[in-house]
Amino acid sequence: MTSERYNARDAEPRWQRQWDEQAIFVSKNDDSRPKYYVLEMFPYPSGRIHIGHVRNYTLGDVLARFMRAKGFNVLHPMGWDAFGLPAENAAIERKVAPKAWTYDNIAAMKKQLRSIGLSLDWSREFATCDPSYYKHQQKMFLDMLAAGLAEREKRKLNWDPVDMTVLANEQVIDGRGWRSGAVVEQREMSQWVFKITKYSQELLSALEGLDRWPDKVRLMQRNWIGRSEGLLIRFALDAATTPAGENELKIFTTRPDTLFGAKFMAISADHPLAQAAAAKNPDLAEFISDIKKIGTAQSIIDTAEKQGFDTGIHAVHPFDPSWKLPVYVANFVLMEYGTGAIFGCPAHDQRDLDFVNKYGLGNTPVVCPEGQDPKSFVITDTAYDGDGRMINSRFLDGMTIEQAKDEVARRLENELRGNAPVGERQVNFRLRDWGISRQRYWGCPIPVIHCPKCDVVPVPDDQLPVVLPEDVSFDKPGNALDHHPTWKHVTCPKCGGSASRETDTMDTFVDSSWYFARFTDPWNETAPTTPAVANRMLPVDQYIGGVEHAILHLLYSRFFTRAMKATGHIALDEPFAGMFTQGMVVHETYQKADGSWVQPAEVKIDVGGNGRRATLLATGEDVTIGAIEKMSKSKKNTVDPDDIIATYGADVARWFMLSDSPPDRDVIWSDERVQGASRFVQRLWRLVNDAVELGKAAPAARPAAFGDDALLLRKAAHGALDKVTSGVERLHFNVCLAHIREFTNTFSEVLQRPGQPAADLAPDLAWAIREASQILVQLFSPMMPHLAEECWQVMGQPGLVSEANWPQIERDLLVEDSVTLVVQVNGKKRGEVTVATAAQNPEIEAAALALDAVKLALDGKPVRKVIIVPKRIVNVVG
RNA sequence: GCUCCAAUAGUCCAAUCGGUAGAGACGAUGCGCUUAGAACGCAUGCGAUGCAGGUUCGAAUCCUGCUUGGAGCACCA
Repeated sequence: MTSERYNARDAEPRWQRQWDEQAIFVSKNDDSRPKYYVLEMFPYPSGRIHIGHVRNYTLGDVLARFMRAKGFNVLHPMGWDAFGLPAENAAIERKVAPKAWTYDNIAAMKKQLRSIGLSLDWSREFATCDPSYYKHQQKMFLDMLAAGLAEREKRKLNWDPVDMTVLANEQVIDGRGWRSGAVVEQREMSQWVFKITKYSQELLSALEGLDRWPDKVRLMQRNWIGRSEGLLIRFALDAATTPAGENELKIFTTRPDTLFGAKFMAISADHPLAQAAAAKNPDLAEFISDIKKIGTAQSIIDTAEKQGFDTGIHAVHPFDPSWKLPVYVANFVLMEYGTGAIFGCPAHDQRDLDFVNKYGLGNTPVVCPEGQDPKSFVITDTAYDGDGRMINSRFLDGMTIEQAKDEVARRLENELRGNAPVGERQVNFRLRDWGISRQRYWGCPIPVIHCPKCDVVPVPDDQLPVVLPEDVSFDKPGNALDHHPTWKHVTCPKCGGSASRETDTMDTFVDSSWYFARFTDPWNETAPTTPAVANRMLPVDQYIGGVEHAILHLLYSRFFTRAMKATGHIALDEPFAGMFTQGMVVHETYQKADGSWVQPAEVKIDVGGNGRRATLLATGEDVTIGAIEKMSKSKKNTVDPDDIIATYGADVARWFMLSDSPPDRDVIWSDERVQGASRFVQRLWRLVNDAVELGKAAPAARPAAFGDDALLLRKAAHGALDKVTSGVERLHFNVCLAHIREFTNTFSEVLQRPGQPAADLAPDLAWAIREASQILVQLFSPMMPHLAEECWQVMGQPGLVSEANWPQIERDLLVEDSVTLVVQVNGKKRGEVTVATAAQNPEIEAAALALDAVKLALDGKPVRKVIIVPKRIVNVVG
C-alpha cells in the first residue's frame, strides 16, 4: 500500500516526454486502419492560451485518445491561425514586427499546449502566415479567379478617415472609430469577393445531410442563407415626378398578397433613384449622408429609429393606375438585399407600421385572422403577420394568403409593360458574396497585378508566392503594404509595362477555410493538397469549436471545399461530417467599492449562514460578487491555465473541464470544484495502488465462477465500460465522468470489505479486482492520461496505456434476471412489482392487479385499461 | 430590431422513446479518525422540474402564451 501522494508535477512532464520520444501520436498517411479525423478549431496566436482553449482541446483530446484505443488511425493535428489584426496593433502600439510577434507567440503557446498533455500530431504543424502555406492559397485564389469564383465588386464599408482604414462593425463605437475617435464614413470600395452565392441553394440543401451537426448551427446557417420565395414587381413611376425621367422601380416582396394594403414605397439610400434625386435636392442629400453615419451593422440599422425622406416621386399601383404611392428614402431598406426597394404594407409588417405611424400615412388591414370580424379589425401599434383571409383587397377578398400570393403573381406575370412582364416569381437569398479584401498588411497577399493597360493580371504561377515584405513601417496610418517604397511596383506580366501589385490582403477566414485539408498532407510543396490523401482522410469526422463560428467560418469552409472541388484540389463537398459547438468558460466577477475589478486570485470567499461573502485577500476589504460572465481581461475574471497546471496538474484541469457541465453549455469556473477534481485524482491513485496489492493474489487464468462481491464488482466495471463507451461516442463527457465516479464508489466499497491480507483473498475476487482496476484506468485514461500512465505502470502493464486497446465489454454481465416495475393507478405511483425479465404482459398485469395498494386505489372501480411499458412501468387505468 | 438557445435540490448537473424526478459532483450539517486542523471514511435529499394554460392513461420531456438569462447578426478571430 502506498502512502505517497500522486505527484503531477513530476509525472506529467515525464509522460509527455515518453509520448513524444515514442512519437505515438504521429499518424501515417499509409496506415491501413480505418481513419478518424478529430479537429479542434486552431488557435489565433495571441500570446497565451486561454482557459477556453484548454476546454476545447481537452474535449477533442478525449475523443482522439478514445478512438485511438478503439483501433482507428486517428489524425489529430494542430496549427496556427496566424494572420490578423492583433499583430498589426502590436506593431503599432509596441513597435514589434508582426512576424516576430506572431512566431514568438506561437512558441509560447505551443509550450503551454504541450503542458496539457494533448495527443497531437505536431509533425503536421504549420502557421497560416508561413509562405509555404499561403503560396497554395494564392494559387487557389487564381484558380478560383479563372473559374469565375472570384470577382471584383463595389462594397460599402466603414471607413476611418484618420486611421485611413476600414473598420469592423465592432470597431465602430457610437459612429466613431475605436482608436481614432473620428466620425466613421461609409465608403464604397472595390473589393475582391468569392462567389459564395453561386452555391446558395446547394449550401442550403446540403445542410439536410449534416446529421451530425447541432440543429442549432444548421438553423443558423439556414437563416443566414435566408432563402425566400417571392415576386419581383416592376412598379411604374410617374415620370413627371422623377429626377431624370426614370419610369420604373423594381421591388422584391415575399408578401405580394398584401399589395392592396400598400401605403408607400421605400428605397435604400444607396439606390440609384435616391442618388439621382439627391443630386437635385440638397435636403435629401443631407438626409442620406446623415443616415449613412449609423454604420453597416444589422443590429444598429434595425434598432435605430425609422427615418424616411419623401422624395416627391410617385409610384403607380400595379392594379390601379389612379393609385399613387409616395416614394421615400428610408434608413431600414438595404441595398444589399433584394433590389434595394420595397413597397410598404404597414398593417402586416412591423417596420412598415412604425414608419407610417411616424409619418402619418395610415394603414389598411388586408389580412383578417380567422374568427375576427373584418369590420372591427384595426391595426394600431402591432402589425399582424399571422394567417387569415384577404379583406379590403378587391379581387383577392376571401382568399387565403397563399391563394392571394398566387393570384397576384399570376396576374402580374401575364401583364406586360414594354415587352416584359410586370411581375416575375423569384427566389431570393439573403446570403451575399464573401468580401475578402482587407486593407491590412498582416494577411495573405492577393496575387494580382493592376496594369493601366491590361487591367487585372494574375501573378504567374512561377512567381508565387507573393511574399509579404518584412521591412515595413507602421508610422503612417493606413495599409503598411501600400506605403512600402518598392514592393508594389512591378512590371506587368502581360505587357511588360509598369504596373502595381494589389496591396489588399485576404480575410483571415480564407486561411481557415482549408487548413483542415492541408493537414492531410502539409508536406506537399507543389500543391495545396495531395488529392488521393485528402480524399481518404477527409472529411473531418469530428470538428469542435466555439459556437461563435457557427455561421461564418463553417459556411465559408463549406463553400471553399466546393470551390476546391471545382478547381480540382479535392473531391468532396462537405468538410466536416460531425460538428460540435462547445460552451464558454465563465467566472464570477468581483468589484471593489470604488468600482474597480479584482482578479479571482486576489479574492477570498467565505460561505456563511447568509450566503457567500468575498473579501480582498491582501487587505480584508469587502468585495462585491457580481455576475457570472465570459472570462475577459477587462473584468479581470480570468484564470490562467499555467497557474492551474502548476498548482494542480493538467489532469485535474482536464477532469474539471469535463465534469458537471455538458460540453455544449457554459461551464462556471469554480475553485471548489477544481479542488474536488484534485481530491479525486488522489483517491484514484490510492484506489489503484490498493487494488494492485490485493490483485497480486489473482490467478493468471480467469476463474470459472465468481462469488457475490466479485460479481458485483465485475457488473459495476462492465456497466461503467458500457456507459462510458457510448457516452464518449456521443460526447456526453459529463455523464461519463459521473459513471466513472459511480464505479469508483462501488470499487472502494468492495475493496474495503475483505479487510484481510492479500494472500487470503479469494482468487475469484482478486482476479475481479485486477480486471476492475485495468478497466478503471483505461476508462479515465482519455480524460486524465498522465495519471493513467502512472497507474498503468504500477499495475505492471506492458507499454503505454495511451497505446492500449479499449477493453472488451462482457455483455452477459449487463443482463439482469429480474426487473422491478413501478405500478401506477391513473398515473399515480401506488407500488412496485418485481418480475422475471422474461415475464409476459398477462403475468405482469396479474401481479400488478394483485397488489393491495392497487386494489385500494381502484376502490372497486373496474379496470378499463392496463398499459405496460417494458422494463419501466405498469399503469392501471380505472 | 431580427434569428436562435436555455431554465430541474443551496450550487453545478443526470434522467434513450412521453413512463419511479436523482446517477455524479460542490457546498452544508452530524459522526468517526486526530492534541487540533488538513486529509480520509461514514451518514443526511419535500424540488409541485421558471410562470400560466393545453394535449395525454401518464409531461422535466410535446404544443401555446409569458418571465428571466444567454448567443449570433457579415472587416475581431
